[in-house]
Amino acid sequence: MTAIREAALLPVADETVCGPVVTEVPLAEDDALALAAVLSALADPVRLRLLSVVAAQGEVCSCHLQEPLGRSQPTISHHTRVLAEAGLIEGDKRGKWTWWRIVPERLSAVRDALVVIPNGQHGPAG
Amino acid sequence: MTAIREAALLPVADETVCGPVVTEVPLAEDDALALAAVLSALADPVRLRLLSVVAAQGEVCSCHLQEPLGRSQPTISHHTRVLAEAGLIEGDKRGKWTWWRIVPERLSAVRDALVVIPNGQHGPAG
DNA sequence: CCTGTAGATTGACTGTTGTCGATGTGAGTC
DNA sequence: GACTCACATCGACAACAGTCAATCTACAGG
Repeated sequence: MTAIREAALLPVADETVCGPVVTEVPLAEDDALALAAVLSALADPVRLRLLSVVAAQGEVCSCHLQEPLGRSQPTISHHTRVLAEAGLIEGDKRGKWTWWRIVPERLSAVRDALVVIPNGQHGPAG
Repeated sequence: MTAIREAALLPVADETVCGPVVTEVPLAEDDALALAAVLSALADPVRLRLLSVVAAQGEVCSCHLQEPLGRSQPTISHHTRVLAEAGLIEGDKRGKWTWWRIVPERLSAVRDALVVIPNGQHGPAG
């Protein structure tokens, strides 16, 4: 999963002609798909709140998610599955319960992949 | 849009009882919704590649997106609209064409909102 | 004005996703 | 071994999102 960036100093298009500049796409299709997949896992309010609980608690079993998130047991199970498949959380079966914890590197990777411009700075060429 | 984090040292749940710990959700529902909205805008491969083109070129008019992204004109228009409504790009109508550019602060805000654990570190309690 | 063009909007279609009730599964418990 | 409990899976349904053909809008140039 490479960064969106990759090139940053290509010729800026003309203001009057707007001809066929045949721009190449810095982000490859495969990388875009992979990144979009993780972002899709993140792009749900229930899952974001779920993540926030897991992050805050360090470790949470599924039974402790149902009530604070106000969703049914199958729905919670669905969301943990989505997050786990995206590599954002990891489940640990201990005894009767499944304990979930954040995979911090994964979230870092997402953040890094979103670095289009180094920390808020921007400048096409000038 | 606050960070997912917010608390990080709450009592870790017991391993045997798993009682009603009544976890509070650090991320408020409104914040989760707002963050999810921006992430939804990002969670599409075509839009990610579109962003990468805009970021690389500095400024791009819509007509230069259609071909490299392999999508029809209405589809490109749809995607630019989604990104613009999420505040991730800004459009500038100059003459016949609309020129798009990144709103870097917005992307930075998303990255910042995803800081659950300070840069890859983690540790529930010890 | 009339025409050509950039691109926004509409409408329709399809595939995907969030949700829950019902049911299955597999590990503890008596 | 039967029961219980935590969780996964299934089936169904409604809402949403990506796509394009067709159409509308607005601007530029004659």
